[in-house]
Amino acid sequence: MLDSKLLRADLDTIAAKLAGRGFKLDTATFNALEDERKKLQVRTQELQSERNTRSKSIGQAKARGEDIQPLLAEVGQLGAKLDLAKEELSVLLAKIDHILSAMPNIPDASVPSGDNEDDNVEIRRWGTPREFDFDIKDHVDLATALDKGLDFESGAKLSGTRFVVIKGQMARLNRALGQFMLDLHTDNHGYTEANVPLLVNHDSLYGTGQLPKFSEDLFHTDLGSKKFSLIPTAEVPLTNLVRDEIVDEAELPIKYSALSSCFRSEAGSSGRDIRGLIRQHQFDKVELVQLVKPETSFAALDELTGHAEKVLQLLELPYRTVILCTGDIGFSAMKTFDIEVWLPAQNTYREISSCSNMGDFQARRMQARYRNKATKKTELLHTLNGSGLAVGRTLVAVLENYQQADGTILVPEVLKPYMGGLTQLG
RNA sequence: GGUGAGAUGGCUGAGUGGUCGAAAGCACCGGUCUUGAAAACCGGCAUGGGUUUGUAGCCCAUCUAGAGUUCAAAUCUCUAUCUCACCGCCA
Repeated sequence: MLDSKLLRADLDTIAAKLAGRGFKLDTATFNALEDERKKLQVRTQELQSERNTRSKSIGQAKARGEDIQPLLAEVGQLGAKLDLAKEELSVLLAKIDHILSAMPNIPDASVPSGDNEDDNVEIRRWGTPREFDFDIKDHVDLATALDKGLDFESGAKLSGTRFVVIKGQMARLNRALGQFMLDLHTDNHGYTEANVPLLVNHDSLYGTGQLPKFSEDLFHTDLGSKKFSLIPTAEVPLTNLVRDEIVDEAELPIKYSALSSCFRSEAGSSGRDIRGLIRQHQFDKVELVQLVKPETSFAALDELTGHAEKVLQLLELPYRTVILCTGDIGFSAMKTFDIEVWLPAQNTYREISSCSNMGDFQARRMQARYRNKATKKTELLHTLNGSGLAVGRTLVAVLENYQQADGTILVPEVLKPYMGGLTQLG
């Protein structure tokens, strides 16, 4: 959510910035609604004020033992007018709020402008893709050959398309990856481990920006009065930990990490990435979340991105980091770095992490604040998150990059402590 | 699932339908005192919004949330949510 005060003050500038990321803001409509709001709100508050004053004088008259009947008659009509004005105002405010809550964040000035992912800018590369002297296989063929370690048929039988059963050594490797990542972030990067609910309420989803606009990307449950949704990322529960909180400045930055399953309906991507583990309805991910003071958030983004990259460095998987352009950046983000891992079978880099600074966008929705010691005021936090990393896609990367001519897979050095003596799959 | 008790500011905790945005204490901030600190004493201290050049003033809202009764609701009624206790069920 953008700052409505800022919107009123500088609508055209903001509209121009949002246009750069492909969002059209109808400024004429917005201005008209805003003018009406101002009039209505002032009038409503005046009526309210008058009624309060009169009610108070009735109380005083009664205390003095005077006859209050004439006073009651006077206030009667006032109440009706007030109710009407309140009703009108709430309808109007709901309308404005609807527009506001569907508006994306403003990209930071350092974000390159562009229309889509083709305009993203590579900012660094790490590692050198390995040369293979044999015909390489993709992760599906590799895993299938290894005792059907990735069992897509069973996934389809149990649940449907985009579900998988991971078995045997492959399951062990998957678990090792998650454990390794979580240990790295908690032991070395200063994050507090959290085990979070996978089902969350709508308030939480609104807080991080999934609702109301992206409802169709989620899986929803509906048990009578209880409405939950499966989390699309642990960013939702982790970030919402500070919803409606005023935290002490001394506690900042707050850093959380969680290994969780994530659930996405992939509503808009039928036909895309159908093969393999790349795009599933359910996958594991280690998430990094930071809650920081506003002036430190961009430095925190660099730090957090570094934490995610460290995972790939330790796994010795080549990657590159790109900065998303204005046309490709996510709804709630001011600035985003994507980390893309090298996948030999696709002969390309594929997204494995997305690290974003949301500024105060989510914090405003959540009313997540801290007390500024210098100004003594409460101020909105800045929130950041990033994958550190998506476990399924990392599994793909390990399989494809560590494959041998005979179809076996070498276990990366850093994972060996987690593999119970196994140094090679197959 | 059943029964009962609750939900008040950063925290604890008062609050007969009418100057209650809310006592008191703690925490916090400032001051006096002190070589310094503590203690003591004095003072300050909620949030969101509107109006406005204004971090001034004035106004509105907020005592879990939503409806309702009333001229007037923290206070009365209903519903929901959550918390606690006991019973039942359960990994």
